[in-house]
Amino acid sequence: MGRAPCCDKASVKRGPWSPEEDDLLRSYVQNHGTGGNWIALPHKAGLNRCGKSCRLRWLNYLRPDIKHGGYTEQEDRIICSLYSSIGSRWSIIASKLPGRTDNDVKNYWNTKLKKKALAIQQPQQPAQAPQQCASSVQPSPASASSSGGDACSFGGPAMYSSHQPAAMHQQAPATLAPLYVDGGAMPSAPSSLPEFSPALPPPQPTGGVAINKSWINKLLGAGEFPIGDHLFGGGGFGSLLLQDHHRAITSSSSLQAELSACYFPNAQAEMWADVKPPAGLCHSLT
DNA sequence: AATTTGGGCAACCGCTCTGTA
DNA sequence: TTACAGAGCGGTTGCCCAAAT
Repeated sequence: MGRAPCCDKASVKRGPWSPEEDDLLRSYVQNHGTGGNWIALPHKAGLNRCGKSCRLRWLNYLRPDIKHGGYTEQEDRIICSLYSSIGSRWSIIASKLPGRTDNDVKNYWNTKLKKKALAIQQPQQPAQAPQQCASSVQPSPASASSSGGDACSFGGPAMYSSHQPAAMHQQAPATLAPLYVDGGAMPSAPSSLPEFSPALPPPQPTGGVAINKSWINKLLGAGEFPIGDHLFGGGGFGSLLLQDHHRAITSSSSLQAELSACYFPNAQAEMWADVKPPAGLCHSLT
């Protein structure tokens, strides 16, 4: 007994959008806005499409400020840095890249940047680590897709997705080897919280994939995040990123703890409650 | 030249979150 | 307090096209 579908999939058009449909949607949204109701929008706009499809098309393709392709080195570093810190929270990562969408960033990561990062990382692995790393970046059994995401390639915190706790528990720690910078430890979490089942104990430094400093430097570009970076309007997340980077070099645990505490909603945030996130960073997600 | 293979990306699916009655 | 509807998100699929054989 699932909830009713948002639309009758048999009667709405699916698949690629035609230029005429794009024009209809674009002109309607530009003239009337979304009205806060995507479900009703296609009917009003004269489109035979699901509201969700309209929303996706607008957000990912038709918005006037969208950029496609042409990622800069700086954007690469931002993506890598945030992915290593918060995992596959694409909407958050995309929000720090003006003109980029979560879908675009996600595709870019899955098809290009992940390989690029791994190519840099691989030669840096200690002798016994590659097996763990290799296993950690294999697509999960549930994902045979060539572009399927993996939640474990870079970030320990990615293990603690706010979504899908069941799936999280199904992912055995063996396939989700967390990453640590030079043996740095993740903050331990209280074990009493229900979401934190014994099936997935707090990550321990042992068994994880070590990232050495040179790899972080290489990947992120040491010292290249300017304070008050224009991308972030100065201070705020930009300076946090810079702090993040330096902490990643010196003490990854505090960085990960801060971001983890910030981005994990509800119980997961409480789980890390003893770690105070930077002021003003967590308004919308907890 | 024809076929196969793999990468890139748009779109869909299904779930959680959030607001509201 | 609860149930429902809609929005938002991350994961996955499938098509298209270029490179390789």
